[in-house]
Amino acid sequence: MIKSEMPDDEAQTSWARLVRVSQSVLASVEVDLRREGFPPLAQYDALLELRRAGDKGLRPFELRQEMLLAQYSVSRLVDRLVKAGFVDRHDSEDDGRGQVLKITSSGRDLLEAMWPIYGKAIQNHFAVKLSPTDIRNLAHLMAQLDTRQPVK
Amino acid sequence: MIKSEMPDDEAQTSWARLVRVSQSVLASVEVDLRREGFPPLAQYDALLELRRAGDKGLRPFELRQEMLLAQYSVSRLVDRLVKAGFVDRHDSEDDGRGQVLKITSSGRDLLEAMWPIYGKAIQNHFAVKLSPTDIRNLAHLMAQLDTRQPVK
DNA sequence: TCAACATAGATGCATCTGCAATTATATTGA
DNA sequence: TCAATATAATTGCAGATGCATCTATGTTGA
Repeated sequence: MIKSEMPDDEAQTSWARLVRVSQSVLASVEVDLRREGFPPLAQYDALLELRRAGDKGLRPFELRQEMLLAQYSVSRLVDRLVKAGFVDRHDSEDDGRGQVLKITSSGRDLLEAMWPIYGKAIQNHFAVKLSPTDIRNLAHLMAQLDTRQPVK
Repeated sequence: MIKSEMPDDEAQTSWARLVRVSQSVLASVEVDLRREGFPPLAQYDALLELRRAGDKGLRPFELRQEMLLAQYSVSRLVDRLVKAGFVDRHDSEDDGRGQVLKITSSGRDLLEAMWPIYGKAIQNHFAVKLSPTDIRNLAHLMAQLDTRQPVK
């Protein structure tokens, strides 16, 4: 309960930069995607997870855990994906409360269409500014920060 | 124009983690602040910059450059701060198009009231998960990513 | 077995955000 | 000097987000 609980200057600087820079870089990537008429990154990410999950699909709460999003965010994200035809949603047979989500072929098409633009954006706004070692270190640092306890 | 422009697997992983984890950690911190009835982090950040700027204040576009935000985001952020009485806004004498922003004493009070909660949140969701070396490395990596070319 | 509690998911409402367009002043160059 | 262009900042509108709450099903233990 003493000041040992407070972050020191180094931690404050590091934190402030993480917040600003990651948000700024992310915004740049989103702009590149939008300029080409593509949906936001979150949709791409969700579709990626669903493609990865294969035939058995994913439950919305599993998607939520993977994406570290709030429950209502996933609910609405999935709504949009279903409405756009990129995802199939049907009731779970094991769990009466739940659903199962699967990517459609149209969803797969979107992933393929977006990747050239998205990959280029990652390259331009992110990868090109870091050495291979930096990139690996950053991945490691993020893994340490990830305690997999999504908000709410 | 060949595939050298595309990020490799390491870069993709690193990027994906950066996006998800930084957003997730940030959300956790925001939740802590809201739970105590405080305004969002962006307001705190803006006030910090204005306090740092001292008596001469800051122009909105300078604030924008510091915070790496879009222009309209700053415009509205400042609106809220002014309306809440945390910031004074008056026309610039040098530049007829512009304004000068200064933190009020009420704004300073907010910073002081928020810091115990905010600092603790940074500590709990961020600093505690990283070693001092990690923290320094992360700060350095973020500085490399920061080319200070705000979106739009 | 059934009341208490936990989990899955959706949604109304207020707020916030992004985009594009707008107003207004400043700067530049033929 | 003044038309063309650039910069500072705001705003209408549509869509996205956060919070709290709600419905429905599942699980647990006396």
